Amino acid sequence: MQLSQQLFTKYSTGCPKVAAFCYIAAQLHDYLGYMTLLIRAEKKQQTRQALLDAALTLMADGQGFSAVSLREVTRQVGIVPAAFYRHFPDMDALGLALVEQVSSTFREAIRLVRRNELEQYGAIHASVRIFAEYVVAYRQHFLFLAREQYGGSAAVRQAINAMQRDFITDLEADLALSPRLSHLGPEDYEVLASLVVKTVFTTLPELINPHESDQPDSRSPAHQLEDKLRFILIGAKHWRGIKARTDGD
Amino acid sequence: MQLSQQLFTKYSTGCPKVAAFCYIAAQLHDYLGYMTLLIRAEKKQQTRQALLDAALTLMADGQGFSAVSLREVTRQVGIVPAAFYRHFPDMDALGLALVEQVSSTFREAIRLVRRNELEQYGAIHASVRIFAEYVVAYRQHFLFLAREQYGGSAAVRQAINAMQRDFITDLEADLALSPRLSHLGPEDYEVLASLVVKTVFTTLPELINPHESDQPDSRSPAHQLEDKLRFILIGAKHWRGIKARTDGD
DNA sequence: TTGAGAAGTGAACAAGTGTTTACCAAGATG
DNA sequence: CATCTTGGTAAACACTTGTTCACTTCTCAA
Repeated sequence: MQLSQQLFTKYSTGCPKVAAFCYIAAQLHDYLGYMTLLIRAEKKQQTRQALLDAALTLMADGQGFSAVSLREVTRQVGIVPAAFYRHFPDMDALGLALVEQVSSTFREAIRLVRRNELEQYGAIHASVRIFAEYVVAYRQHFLFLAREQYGGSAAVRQAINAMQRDFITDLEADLALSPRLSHLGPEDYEVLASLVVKTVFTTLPELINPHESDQPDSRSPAHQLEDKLRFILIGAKHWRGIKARTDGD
Repeated sequence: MQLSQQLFTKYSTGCPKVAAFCYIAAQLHDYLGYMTLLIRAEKKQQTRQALLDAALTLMADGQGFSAVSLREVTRQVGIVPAAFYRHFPDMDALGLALVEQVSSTFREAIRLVRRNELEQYGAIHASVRIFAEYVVAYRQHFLFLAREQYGGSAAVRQAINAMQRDFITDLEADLALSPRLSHLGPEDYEVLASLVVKTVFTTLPELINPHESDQPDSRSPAHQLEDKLRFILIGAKHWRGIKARTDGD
């Protein structure tokens, strides 16, 4: 809570009584969190964020995002239902804001992984480990992605699909730079990138709840994801071009 | 409607007036569908099926299964809400029945595809084409699978996951019989089967709505699925065993 | 033929929902 | 200082939801 410190030093210069009061107020601010002594814009954005977080939490232990009601969200935040409309016109709008936010944490995860040269087979292990750790750290965000990519509100679904396509395009460009895959054609890159991204997306639920879909004798979800990516990349390495093959059919 | 014929021949022997009436009644039965002249068990099962179909339809152009209300379903079928409880104790129970039904049409699709020797690379094209046609023919069923595999009711989700695991186990056994893949270990089969099944599952929405997530310049969803499976199987063919590789990390 | 049982009815119940309206207190601005 | 702006309040609105209960029919079997 550096804001309280800032307010404290700002207003406490001069009269010692004011200083004392400001100190107490700052403590109170620290205690109450966000309710007191905030400039309006800050406070508004904080309520907005609280709404987003509440929706995420309610969705996590519920029936999915479209089953979360406007009133539930406001109740969790501690404001009256009508106040919701000061921030979003709709629950769909909140959902879209959520997609935007979640997609940025996903991007951060990718940025972390990119340091480990995806092209090299040996790096898959480290990359998957990093990614899996990030997923459990932000499990609500990735749970939202996994659940709402198909089911639920059409607007949210399309937004997630668009985000997914962005990732595929990025990865496509990335794969095209790899010398190991220089024998592939442009369409091959697209299909390969799509396969990798969708494989990662389908593994999200298992990475989040390792226990839910457990066969006790099988490898951990992260290990399985590693192997899957290896299968795919080995296939890409030995890919001889689809033209010759489809002509043969 | 062979039932009407059956009833006609059963009751119309003797008096010609009765025969004439029975004929009209049989015609009426054919016209009204299921409302008239049905023995109880048959009629009950028909209402039950109507409830299942209604739920499927409402979910298809809506927010997913968990957003379909009990009252909506009964309204669509044309019965009163209370009558729902004569067939299912719950909407969740209806969902589970739906999973069972849908999973059997999925099994039928697999049965059709199995005739085309999945092991051989050349057969992928034909197999995918058959599967894709089956998917559009039963689009509501596969839409249900695609949407509810993650989001929505926990019971339905777990049922679909269990079904998916059955498919994976089956395919695992199938792959183990292929001479082309005899160099793989038992864990490899599991991972490979999981990768194939999940790849097919993720492609379902695109196979159903080929327009929705369209990049105009890219290949058709069915073609993409073909190529993805080729990537995977080529990777499996050149797989040298994970032990050596993971030890190297 | 009569009586049990079950599918479907109709009305009522308490909750919960999204949205609107007038209002208030307090930060921002002149 | 006064004034506008704005995040939040309180109450009401018209609905929809799941569930219950006593009821009517009508089948099926004894």
